[in-house]
Amino acid sequence: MCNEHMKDLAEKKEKLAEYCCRGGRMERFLEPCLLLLLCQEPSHGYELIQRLCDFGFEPETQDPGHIYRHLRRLEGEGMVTSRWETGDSGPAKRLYQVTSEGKELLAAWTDTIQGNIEILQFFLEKYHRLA
Amino acid sequence: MCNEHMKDLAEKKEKLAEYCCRGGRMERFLEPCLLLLLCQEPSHGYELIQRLCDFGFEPETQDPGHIYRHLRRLEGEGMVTSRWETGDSGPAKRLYQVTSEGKELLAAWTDTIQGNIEILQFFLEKYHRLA
DNA sequence: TTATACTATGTGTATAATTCATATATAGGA
DNA sequence: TCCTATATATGAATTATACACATAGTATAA
Repeated sequence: MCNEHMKDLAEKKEKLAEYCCRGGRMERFLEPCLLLLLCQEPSHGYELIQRLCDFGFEPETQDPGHIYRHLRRLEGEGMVTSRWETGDSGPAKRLYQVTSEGKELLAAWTDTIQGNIEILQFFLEKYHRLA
Repeated sequence: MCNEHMKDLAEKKEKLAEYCCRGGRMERFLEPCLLLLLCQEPSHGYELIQRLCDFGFEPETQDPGHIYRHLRRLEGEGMVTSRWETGDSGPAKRLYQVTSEGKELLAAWTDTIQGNIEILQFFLEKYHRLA
């Protein structure tokens, strides 16, 4: 009976997590993460997918198509540049590098992110003040 | 010349803000905000739009249609209930009230939000560690 | 009594974002 | 040869968001 109860609780929590843990400021957060990773060092899509786990994105839960399209969009907007690298083993890589405009965008993102932290903290304070 | 330069800077900043300040974890944040406001006290859509400014949403920049549809969706999912209130002056209001399921959802949201604060803080640390 | 503004709730449609499935190709090892 | 890992990409479906507009009751000032 207790096990039954525990199982119900676990299921409920999982259901709610599935319901609410998508988003809440995660989607577009991908963009500043990619920019920051590229500021650390030039990289290619497949590697960036691995490195994104630094920011709480699980590599296996991600859609490569999403990442690649994101990178091509950033390139189209002049935030990064790319070149093919065929030197070493394995298939050719499209190596991305951040531009000065991309660095400015990242700086602007940090302001936004700082502001969002404050908003979220304020939210939690409000929540904990509930009777 | 200096004014010219300042103007350029202001324009650039505005352009970047327009580019990056949308999202970055704001969209779905609307949901927990509505739930929290309804936990504070039952309310209706039009009033909620006003009260959302508590969370950094400017009332005049918001899409009423978005809010109303959000509320109807939450109702469809059993997170809130509604009833028409025609008593006092002005047109009838659809008064929303949060359910126990909605309260559980809000609690789950606060876990997510706490986690997101940590992720965002970690991001800023990483940014400031850049050479 | 008319015009105007404010309160209040919605729908229709277009665009953007996201997800899921799939295609392509190179290289290494069993 | 077949399987796996690396690597990039497209197509289609679904979902989310934005923008415009429709409807209607009430108050108030001209």
